[in-house]
Amino acid sequence: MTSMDPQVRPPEGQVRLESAPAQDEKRDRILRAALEVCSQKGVAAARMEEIAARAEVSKGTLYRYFESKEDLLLATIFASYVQSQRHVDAEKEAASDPREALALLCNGLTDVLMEVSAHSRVQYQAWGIVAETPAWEAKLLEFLRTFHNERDQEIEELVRAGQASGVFRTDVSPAIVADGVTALLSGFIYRATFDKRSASREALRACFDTLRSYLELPEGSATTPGANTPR
Amino acid sequence: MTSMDPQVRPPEGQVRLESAPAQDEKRDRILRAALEVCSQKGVAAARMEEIAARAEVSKGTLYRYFESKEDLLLATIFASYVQSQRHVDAEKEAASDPREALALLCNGLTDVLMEVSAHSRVQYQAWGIVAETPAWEAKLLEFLRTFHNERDQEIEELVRAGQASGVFRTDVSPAIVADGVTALLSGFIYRATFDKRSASREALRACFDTLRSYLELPEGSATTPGANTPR
Amino acid sequence: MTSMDPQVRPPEGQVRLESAPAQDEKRDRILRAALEVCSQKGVAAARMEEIAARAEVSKGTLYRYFESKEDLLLATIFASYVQSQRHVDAEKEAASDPREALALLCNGLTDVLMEVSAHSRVQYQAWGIVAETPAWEAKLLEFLRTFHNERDQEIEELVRAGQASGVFRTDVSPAIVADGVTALLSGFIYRATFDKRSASREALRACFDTLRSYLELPEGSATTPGANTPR
Amino acid sequence: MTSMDPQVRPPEGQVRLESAPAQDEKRDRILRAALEVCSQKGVAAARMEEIAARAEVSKGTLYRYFESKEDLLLATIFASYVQSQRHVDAEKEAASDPREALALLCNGLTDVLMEVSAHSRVQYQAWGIVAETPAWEAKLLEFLRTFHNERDQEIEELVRAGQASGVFRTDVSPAIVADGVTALLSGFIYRATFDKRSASREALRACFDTLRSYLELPEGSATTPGANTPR
DNA sequence: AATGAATGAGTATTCATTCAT
DNA sequence: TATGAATGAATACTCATTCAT
Repeated sequence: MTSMDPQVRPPEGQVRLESAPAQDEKRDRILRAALEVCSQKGVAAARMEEIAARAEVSKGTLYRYFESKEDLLLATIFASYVQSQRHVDAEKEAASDPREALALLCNGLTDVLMEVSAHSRVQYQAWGIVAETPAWEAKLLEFLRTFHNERDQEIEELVRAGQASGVFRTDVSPAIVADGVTALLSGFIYRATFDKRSASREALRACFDTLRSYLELPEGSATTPGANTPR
Repeated sequence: MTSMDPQVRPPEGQVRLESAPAQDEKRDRILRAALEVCSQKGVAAARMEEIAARAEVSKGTLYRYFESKEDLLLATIFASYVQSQRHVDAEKEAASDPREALALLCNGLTDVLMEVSAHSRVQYQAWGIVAETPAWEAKLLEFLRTFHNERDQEIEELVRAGQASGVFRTDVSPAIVADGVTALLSGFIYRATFDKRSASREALRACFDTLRSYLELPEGSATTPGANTPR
Repeated sequence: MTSMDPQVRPPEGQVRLESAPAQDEKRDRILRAALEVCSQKGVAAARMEEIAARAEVSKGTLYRYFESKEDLLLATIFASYVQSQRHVDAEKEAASDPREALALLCNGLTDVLMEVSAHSRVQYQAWGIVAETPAWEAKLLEFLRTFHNERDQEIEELVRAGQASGVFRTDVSPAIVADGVTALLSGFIYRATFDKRSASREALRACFDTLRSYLELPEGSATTPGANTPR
Repeated sequence: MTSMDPQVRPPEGQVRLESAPAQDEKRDRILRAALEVCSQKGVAAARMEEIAARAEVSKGTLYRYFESKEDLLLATIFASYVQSQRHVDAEKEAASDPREALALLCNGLTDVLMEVSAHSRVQYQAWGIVAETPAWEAKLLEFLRTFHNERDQEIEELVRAGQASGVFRTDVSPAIVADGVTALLSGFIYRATFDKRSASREALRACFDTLRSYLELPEGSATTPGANTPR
């Protein structure tokens, strides 16, 4: 579970004033509105006016919670990363062993692939914003490195556990395997962003097959994505 | 070898009038200028004024060669895809057998990874533009599907050949392997876009190792990326 | 009395909020500024920049009150029609009988003929704007028909009353006479637009004489335009 | 017949070079094209590009025959005045006596009223152009005064002849009557410009009736417009 | 003479941001 | 705190005019 979210929450140590929860609520409302607008119109076409309307607050209020448009947009994109990870995390944590975790990782991915694909579009557009000033670029790079490293750690753990229990027979180092798995998943998401067919159950199976063969997971493994998932 | 390039060139069969090369030359100059500006300032921050100045033509001239800013920007992004593929193609075609081709594919990728990473940024930003109108989105989707399918075909061929000659011992179907390899490469490029360390020779070796293990390429293979490449 | 003024005023029945008069005031200020600019530079040469400056508001504010330049310009022209009618109405309503009303109609016309002539120029230019889109043309045609029909009705009433009281001895139908009188006045205004001599007291007398003879008003009528008006 | 046409023809005394007729032909072609474009799109929306295309010459050629856009546009408007008078003149000259001439004047007017109305729109728009510079305004005023005075003279002659022969029993001075008739006709044309019903045969009859009653033309006069004209 | 590619001044419009209420 | 009217900097695009060919 990712705790990284520099813009989305107030500083940790801060004393909660009586009005703070209300503030948070409003802040989140704005962030949700911004994410909706960005998804639908594109980040570059997002207007403060529309975000305010969607959040049912005034334009002026936006500026009580975010310093500027870029500040709000960057926070929105960070929120997008976090949120797009939620479902995956949820499924994965339900797994009892590495093999199943892997399957569920793919499952979770696919079950929300359409949504993930919407997030991807928003996330890719981040580069369009940060390119304008080094400060924003630094902010984004910092976030992405932390966010993805955290992901990598989790997968590395998964692989290490799988190897230890003999489920994953590959002898490549967990770190390298994790990089590969991460890249593989990122790549599938990228493809699904512009090619709807790649967001299908079949594509999922191919992805899983690839991982299985890559990790030398024995053929007859019980959990196969798409087999027992409703929908 | 990619032939897809709808906006960048005039119809193939067209008789070249005396003035045609000059027109082409000017159009290309504008496109190059646009790519430079987009790389440096970001697609969203690109100004027609600056592109014109960089191309050493007037603003009005921009509109002789491109209908609108979006038209120019989309053409620029398409050109970016094509151009980012050039080096990779060049290296790969020099290969004598599938194993070497695979190595050179990685090599080629890495040798220009910094440049490729710059292209990626520009390319990801495409979503920011097309989100605004369905027509642009359709144009981009069409381009991307064609472009990537063409890439997939090439890799599928490579895998098939490798399997036929016994170099790649995996028995997974070439189509699925190709999808996996493509995803893997895309994922590495994505990572390299925000994490400079991923654009290193080490990262390259990890990528290659991953592919090698994935394709069950025997360990002692002669060509190892990073070993004999100058630089 | 003309009630037709679709763009210039808010709906009649609307409750006036505290801020409403201020809004109206600003809208009117802009309209007045636009009319000045149009009179001096011509409608086609009117610049939003200058209208804003003249109204002492920012350019952005123009767009709070009018959707576009054409919207503002059309409203300006409509306001011009209404305003150019004000003086005439005022004088005419002071009349005690049809004969005098007729004289005052001419009087009123002449007293403001210089001003009316300025209005005419602006009004004629309307065609230059509306020619560009059918929607604007329809708006103008609708306005003109309503505006002029209303004028015709008034004059028809006047003639009918004059005939009833035996002051106007012509037996031509009031509707046709009204058309004739309207045309006559329009024609004199048209002429005065490019021929300053036609905007003189002498021209007025000629116009009145024409009407008198046309309506078979007895010669020795008391009220003669130009006799008792200062200036 | 109007001889006034300062912009439309080359200086009278100029020796005709061999190529002159061809030049004239091309100049007229441009003028016709400009009139068409102005009628359809409005004077303000007329583009040199389109005029050139319609005349089937290049943009550059326009500048061999006219100094500037305004020069061409003014010439076009003057040509419009002259041309809109042609039909009226033609009919009127066929008349054998003043009464018939008057009827034919109305007839001629009505037969081309739709066309005349198109001309009116173009002509009214003239004010939009000349407002920009005093020099153009002076040019237009000069033209209009001359053109309309010439018209007035003709009508004055007509009235004088009618009075002399006893056909027109009014004893108002011919000059004043001429002013009234001119104004009346101008007014009817103005109305027909925005109100298609005014361009009907019925409207014509009303106009004629007005004139007849105004001039005290005896009721049973032979020629009545609309009675014997085909269509 | 004729062409049309190139130019660049000129302008409507948008929208982030501010601040009086 | 919240609002939204007002601001004005920023920018894509047009089109009359020129001039090399």
